Amino acid sequence: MKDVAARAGVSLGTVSNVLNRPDRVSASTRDRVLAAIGALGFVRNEAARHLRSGRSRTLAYVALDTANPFFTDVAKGVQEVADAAGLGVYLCDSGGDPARQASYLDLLEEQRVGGVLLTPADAADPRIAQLPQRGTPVVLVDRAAPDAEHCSVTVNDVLGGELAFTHLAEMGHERIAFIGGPLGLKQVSDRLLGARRAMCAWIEADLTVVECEALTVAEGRRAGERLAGVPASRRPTAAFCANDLLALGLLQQMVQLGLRVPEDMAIVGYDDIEFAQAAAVPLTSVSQPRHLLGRTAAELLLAEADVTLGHEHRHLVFAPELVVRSSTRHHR
Amino acid sequence: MKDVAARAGVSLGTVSNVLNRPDRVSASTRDRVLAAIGALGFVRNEAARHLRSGRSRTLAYVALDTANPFFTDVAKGVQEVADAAGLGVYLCDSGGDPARQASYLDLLEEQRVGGVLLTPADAADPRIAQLPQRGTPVVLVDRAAPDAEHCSVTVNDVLGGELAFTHLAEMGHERIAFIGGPLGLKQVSDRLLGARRAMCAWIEADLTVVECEALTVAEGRRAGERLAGVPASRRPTAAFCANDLLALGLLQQMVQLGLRVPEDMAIVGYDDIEFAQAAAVPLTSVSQPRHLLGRTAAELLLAEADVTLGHEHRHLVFAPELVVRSSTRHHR
DNA sequence: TTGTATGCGTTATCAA
DNA sequence: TTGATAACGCATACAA
Repeated sequence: MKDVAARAGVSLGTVSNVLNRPDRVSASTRDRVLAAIGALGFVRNEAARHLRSGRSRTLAYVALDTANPFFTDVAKGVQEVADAAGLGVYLCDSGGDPARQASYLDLLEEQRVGGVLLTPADAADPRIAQLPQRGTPVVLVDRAAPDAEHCSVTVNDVLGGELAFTHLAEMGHERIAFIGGPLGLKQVSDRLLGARRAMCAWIEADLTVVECEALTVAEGRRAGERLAGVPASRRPTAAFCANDLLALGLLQQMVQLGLRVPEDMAIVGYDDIEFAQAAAVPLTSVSQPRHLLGRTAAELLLAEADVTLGHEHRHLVFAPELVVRSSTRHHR
Repeated sequence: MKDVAARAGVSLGTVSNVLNRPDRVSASTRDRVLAAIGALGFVRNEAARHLRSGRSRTLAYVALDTANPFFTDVAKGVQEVADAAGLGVYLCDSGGDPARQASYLDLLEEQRVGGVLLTPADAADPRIAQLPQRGTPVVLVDRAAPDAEHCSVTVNDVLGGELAFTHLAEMGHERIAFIGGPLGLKQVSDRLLGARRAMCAWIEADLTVVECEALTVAEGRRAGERLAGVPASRRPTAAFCANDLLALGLLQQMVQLGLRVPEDMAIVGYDDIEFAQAAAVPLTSVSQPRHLLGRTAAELLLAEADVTLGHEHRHLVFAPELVVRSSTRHHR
């Protein structure tokens, strides 16, 4: 800025004014300063601006796993809102590792980012409570805040389970399998709970739980083997999978064993990832408003960062939607 | 730091020494300072450190599309190297949009990041040349540097095309289709070129080009329709797709039309994304060393950032590998 | 409308 | 081994 001022024949303060309050500067000097900036290739130093102003122009989203399309879609929603507010976004990937989550949170606090969006790998990390206490607001994404210390945005998994089960029951299925696990995951148990609730309305329908060790394609295949081993007369005619990876694995196994989808086995997945519709038999799936989740989380964060005092934490819950495709059509 | 100094009964400089050169401080005062830091919950201000030291402790990777697993895998490699060097990584997503790429590059230059890794959405953006000139090193990822202004890391797509074609020819296929496009993309044309080169060694083998408008699942389906329309006696018995999305779309269409894979149509994809092996018929695919690509790019960047002067730009090319799965087994 | 001066939180140099 | 002090580049209050 000193060089710019010298070249334009003005003082340092005037250059600053051109940058921050151009209306306070006469047109002619403004043009001269702008010309000098262009000629010298001057670029503002954000570290200095931040230090002086005390405000950071960046947010961060610490995602659970960027390899999962769910989180990159959430991230896109976050970016949109941040862009509109003229803020940058750090996208960090904890990869499900508590240690990496911890080191990112430390790093971000040192950076004094304007706020942190977090889908925790370790919800018990004391940093999650400390950050807001020390002035960095935190919004939890896809994870409810048990302590009301933060805002949070989540999707109603119980409702998702209800939607999936009801759809299968309406298609005439009576022997239905729930494939998912570990049941310790709230997301999984809520989806199962929803399915069970929906079952109350369908006296003839029955639900068998096939528990898995993880929400992976490989586990989906294993579940498929187990189901295929059951005699056709007793085998479930439909499966509700706790996520799309399981559903894809199940579908793959069915195809390989020569069972038809949906004729021998209808399948509903969860998450509606891009590849759900790219499957050999396009997959019916429960879709979550990922983009909106990200947008809303970012908006809550900005709201909290704006208000110095008296912020009311909010906990927003969104509704999922069922997307029907070939993997459940044509029963009866 | 002032508060910490006061509470520990030492001067500001001593606190700084405890933080940066603990050996210069006696054990007793060091303990006192550390205790004060803990009690006060003091966290270093990175903006001030950066301003004073002139060095940023962060890198950035501006990816073309974080929804594409290819780039998130590259990003993981980058993160590893950065972590090991005690650096943070900004992961930015241009989403293929030149305007977003531009605004990220501007933002990152203002932040004075230590360096930028870039898979360009717009390789012609003048910023790409400007950044290094102004002191921010840039390494191109998955894109060669035409001007030798930057380091770059790429994968040999011609070789990948050769591998794919040779494999199909070795399996006994003589009528082979190349599915890909637009041919204006260097990645696509190189893969086709490789296939053509390999063809020279197989006199009986023939290559038909089916051009697509984009590398998407939908285009793969369309290509499948076109191929299925050809009488079986003249129809290609194998297809080499320019990426896995096309291959997945093709596979989906084949299954829906009742054609068998690989018996009626063998399929080779490209990229070996996670879902390649999750497909109904697990997909043979050309795998790129994504992780290594990211690691190497980050190492080149660190090397360039370290040396003040006399840096020699390097252009590394990696070799892809063929991963054989069910979609090409059992011919003849 | 423009210029001057001060301080943001650190690090590093020098003196004690 | 420790303390005082000057920058780092910018934004702003205030003076001109």
